[in-house]
Amino acid sequence: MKYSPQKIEKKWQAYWQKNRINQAVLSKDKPKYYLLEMFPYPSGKLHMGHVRNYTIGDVLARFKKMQGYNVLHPMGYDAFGQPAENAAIKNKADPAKWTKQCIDWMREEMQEMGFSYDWDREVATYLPEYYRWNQWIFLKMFERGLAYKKESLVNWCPSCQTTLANEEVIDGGCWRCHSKVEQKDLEQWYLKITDYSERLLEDLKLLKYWPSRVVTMQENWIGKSFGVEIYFRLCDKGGRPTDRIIPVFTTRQDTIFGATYIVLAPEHPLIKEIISGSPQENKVLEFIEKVSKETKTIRTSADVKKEGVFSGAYAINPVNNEKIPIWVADYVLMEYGTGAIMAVPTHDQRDFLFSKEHNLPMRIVIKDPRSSIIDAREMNEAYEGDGIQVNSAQFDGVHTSQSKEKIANWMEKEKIGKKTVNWRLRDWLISRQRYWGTPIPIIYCDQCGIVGVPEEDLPVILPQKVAITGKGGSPLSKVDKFINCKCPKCKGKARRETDTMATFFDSSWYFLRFCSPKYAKGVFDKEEVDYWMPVDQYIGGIEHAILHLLYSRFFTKFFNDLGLLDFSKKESNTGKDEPFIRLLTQGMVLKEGEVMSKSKGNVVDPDTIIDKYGTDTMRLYIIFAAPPEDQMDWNERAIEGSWRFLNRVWNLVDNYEFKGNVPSAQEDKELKELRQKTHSTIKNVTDDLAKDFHLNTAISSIMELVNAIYAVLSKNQSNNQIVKEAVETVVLLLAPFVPHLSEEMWQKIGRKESIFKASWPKFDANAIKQDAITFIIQVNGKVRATMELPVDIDEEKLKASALADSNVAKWVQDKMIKKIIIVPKKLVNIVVG
RNA sequence: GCUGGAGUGGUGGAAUGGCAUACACGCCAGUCUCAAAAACUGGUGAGGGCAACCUCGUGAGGGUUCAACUCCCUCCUCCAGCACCA
Repeated sequence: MKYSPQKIEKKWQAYWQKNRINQAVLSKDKPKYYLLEMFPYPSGKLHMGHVRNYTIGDVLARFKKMQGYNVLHPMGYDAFGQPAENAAIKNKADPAKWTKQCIDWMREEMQEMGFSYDWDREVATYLPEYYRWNQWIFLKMFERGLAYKKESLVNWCPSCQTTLANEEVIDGGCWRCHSKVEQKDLEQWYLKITDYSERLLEDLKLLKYWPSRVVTMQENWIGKSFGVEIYFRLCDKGGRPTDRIIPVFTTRQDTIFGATYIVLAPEHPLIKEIISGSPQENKVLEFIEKVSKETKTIRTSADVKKEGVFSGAYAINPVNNEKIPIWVADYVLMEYGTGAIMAVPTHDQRDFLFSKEHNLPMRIVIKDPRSSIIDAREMNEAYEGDGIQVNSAQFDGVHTSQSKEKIANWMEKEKIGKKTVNWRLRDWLISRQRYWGTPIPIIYCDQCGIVGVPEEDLPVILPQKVAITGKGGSPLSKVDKFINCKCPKCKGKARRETDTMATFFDSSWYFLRFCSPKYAKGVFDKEEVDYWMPVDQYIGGIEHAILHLLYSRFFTKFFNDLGLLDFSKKESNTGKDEPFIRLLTQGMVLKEGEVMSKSKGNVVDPDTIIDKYGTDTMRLYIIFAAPPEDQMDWNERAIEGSWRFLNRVWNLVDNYEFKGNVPSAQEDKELKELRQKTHSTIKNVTDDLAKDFHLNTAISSIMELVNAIYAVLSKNQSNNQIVKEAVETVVLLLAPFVPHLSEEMWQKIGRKESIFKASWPKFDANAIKQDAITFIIQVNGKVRATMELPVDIDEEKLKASALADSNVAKWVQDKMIKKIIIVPKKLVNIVVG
């Protein structure tokens, strides 16, 4: 009978559905395993990236299930967001209907691929039963001051007509539509993720099973730096010192004696005061006006010339009482540190360029050990390395390695500075002027101010049939019925917040909701979360290395603070509130070295592959073609190899009968080797799946075993226990990869139950043991012979055998044997001189 | 610039101190066929040799070692993330 995947696959998909084979139920007598793939945005069609992500996950989920774990493997949809809204603008469609339709299509596709999801646990973030808990979480944060409103300059995407988080600005463009991002002054909702900076950084140490690059990326993003806040005194209009302080942050307090001017960010609040009435006033105002019009892209691109103006005011360098000018320049950022810096042109390249441009004074205070330059005028660039302090009063002669600490301590003692820690991480901007998102549950009352919606009034339902034009701010701001409401406190007339939440909010806790997706009494059922969490294995794209994973960690820590979860008693050893034990970031799927995209017209549609080869072949190929973490190139021809292999396996089961009641002659060398191969394959495949995600080499090993079975069969030894064991092993080992075909073959060889009720094979250590080993014989490190010898041969005999080989003898000849190195069970190296 | 990762046959890739190129794609030859496809069998890093074998070979150069794709140093190239963070 021919292998016809389409028939087989439909049949088993129906069987799994009917027998609820993938249902996960809390059960304390089995070890749990929570395997999660990042849930998709419901665009309506799966692309190869999804297929790869979910296939990798499915292989591991099915493997763990066969190993006897109670596996939770859920799927859902990150269903709010702009594509639905854009579709609504374009086609005048209803985003809810559009989204539901897309979800239905995607669910069907995923079922066609045979993924082992527990469909009873499906969640979709656009449903009120999900987003009410977004609102609940927001209110908990609001109560604790972690959600707050603030007017500030925000990133504004003119095309999407909405604000963007810093994290959503990529190379100065909108992360979604790539339009140039502008700056706009708006009142916005923020989450105070910065309160968690220290914990988010510290707990990265617990994530031993995360790829190091993801940990590093998060470390850099959080960006902790140690330094000193130094207090410069402001001078009055006549140039005399006052008691007003300008604090500046530096990590290079060792260069303070070389600070020859101060630079303020153009947005610095002090500027207006110090320039008023001075001759420079207009020039400075003009400059600030000019900078404010510039987008962040222009302002922060490294190759642009640094621009600035003198403010007319002066300050006092507290270490030497020098009067130094105060400048305003675009290269200083208001968001970082204090928005003011001390400029040390000799030891900071940016300051160096700026001072050359504007002819500002400079002085060397750190001596470059490899250079003889002592005059700053001779420098071609700033020296940013370590060295000996010069021109630094009592610190002259001290090396940077000690002076940093000494100067910091001295400043604290003199009360002219304070050791400070600075973070790069900013608070998270979450409000969006969009329709298709969770309404922020806030009410504005003229009497009571900003009031949270009471818990019992949740959810605040997103109104339907709203005109979505894509222009002029939030669509909700035009829905009077939605806006007008009563103040929960004073019952007077009030207005609702019309902004919605960024969708990253929705995805920051969905993994917790999966534990009890239908729970109505709270955000999640504590008992279920206590059992299933943390996620044992999380799989998704590297593009989420920072945002999604950082936000999820933040939310989990917040839930811990609320007393809703605590993982510290778990064996996972990832602390009390880290959500993901292991992380696998799968690589992208490319076509001829390029990203698949509609615009390039090189998209491979999974459906056409299924039509041609069936889903098992597609799954096998996508796993076999490259290691999961690497990018893989989709090769239309190479998939034939996977198809051919599955046919070979199918024919094996189809053409031969493996009754297994014919005992084998143990002394038969071929059969003995086959048994050895069978068991070493079990070991290899199990290790590859359990330890390092070497899924591609797991397949290679199984292919080798199949080749070995064919080799034995070609010698006409079809019907005996050893061959039967080998074939059964192949079927079992293939089950996680090609579940449909494996089920079919499992029945074919006489089994009645689902193969996923069978247990994963265990290898017999005795069977792997070899009597004889092929020893490598080297002379001076070069292979000159190989010889089959008993494993337990003693060293003298081994040496003698090696030297007896004619080719070895030729190379040793009459030369002096210096020594003979023996690596047990592997090789002999004869060193001659 | 900083941080992280990678560089191996014609191609995807394997080997983490011990036979470099497992497994697969492609290609070549053969079997079957009127023919083709499919399937099956064999071959396939480069160079030399009738052969046994020999030399070279994992981005470049150096080093450690009996032995290096693997460890160390210098450099080159590519990819990714961050980037005026004081």
